[in-house]
Amino acid sequence: MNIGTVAERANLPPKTIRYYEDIELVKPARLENGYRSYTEVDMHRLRFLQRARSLGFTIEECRLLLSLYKDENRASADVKAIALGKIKEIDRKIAELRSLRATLSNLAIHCHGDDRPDCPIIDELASGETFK
Amino acid sequence: MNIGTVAERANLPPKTIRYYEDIELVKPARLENGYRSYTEVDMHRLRFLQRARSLGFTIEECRLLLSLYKDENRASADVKAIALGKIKEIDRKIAELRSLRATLSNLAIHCHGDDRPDCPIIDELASGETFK
DNA sequence: TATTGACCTTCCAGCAGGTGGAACCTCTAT
DNA sequence: ATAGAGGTTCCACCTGCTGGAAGGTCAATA
Repeated sequence: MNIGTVAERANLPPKTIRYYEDIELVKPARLENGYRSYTEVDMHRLRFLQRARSLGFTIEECRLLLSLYKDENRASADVKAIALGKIKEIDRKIAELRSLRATLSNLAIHCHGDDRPDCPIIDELASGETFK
Repeated sequence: MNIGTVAERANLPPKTIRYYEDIELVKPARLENGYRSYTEVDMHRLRFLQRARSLGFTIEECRLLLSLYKDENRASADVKAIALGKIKEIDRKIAELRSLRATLSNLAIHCHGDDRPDCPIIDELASGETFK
């Protein structure tokens, strides 16, 4: 398969696939004309990467997952630990965003939002004190 | 004030403050010895930046907010609109993270997590089918 | 057969928003 | 005098791609 075909099937831009080759995540063969040639196994890895990336795993985590993937003797516990770690991370991010949201909406509520120059949002950003 | 002092007072690393100068957000004077010299006004801007960045505003948004800040004739509506836009953005991010979290925890639940090589997480990443 | 257009190749640069390090200068206290 | 804590510049690197230029290749059509 050429890169365009796998790109479509894996739902990844060709540029990204070339980049994944650059960082040695996928190693396609080459045809006589220099074109990359992908097998079904490569295809699998790319789809795996696409899924894992879209689930928020970093490239390095993907590398690890791929090595567990190809290791027939991996313990499922190892994989589960990675997934659970990721969930914790997501929880932290959500909490952070919520507190951020709370602060901002507090600011917005206190801002009359008309054409007067007086603006509590600006005032607060300048003073560093949060509305209660 | 030297950079170290403002760094501490604004709660920003000196490196970041120099970077902000590079991108022309803050323009400190220079002493004879070449050291950067910050006024209280610079200090204010840096604190403003620190707050706004930690609230998730991009550098360009900060630039905009700073220009509204120094514009005594700004309309508070303009600032409010920026804040409300940011809140929407945060809501989108939270929703995305939640769906991501749901998928991952679904995967983790189905994984027995012992030392057997069989692992539904890996299987799912490979197949692209989500557990229900 | 010539040519068009889609596809492929490489390489280089850039995005955000900094961070790390090297090599050097300057100030202050002992 | 010297050590150590600050300051300076510059350049490279981080993540995860993405855009573009300059060119080679392939399949179909006029």
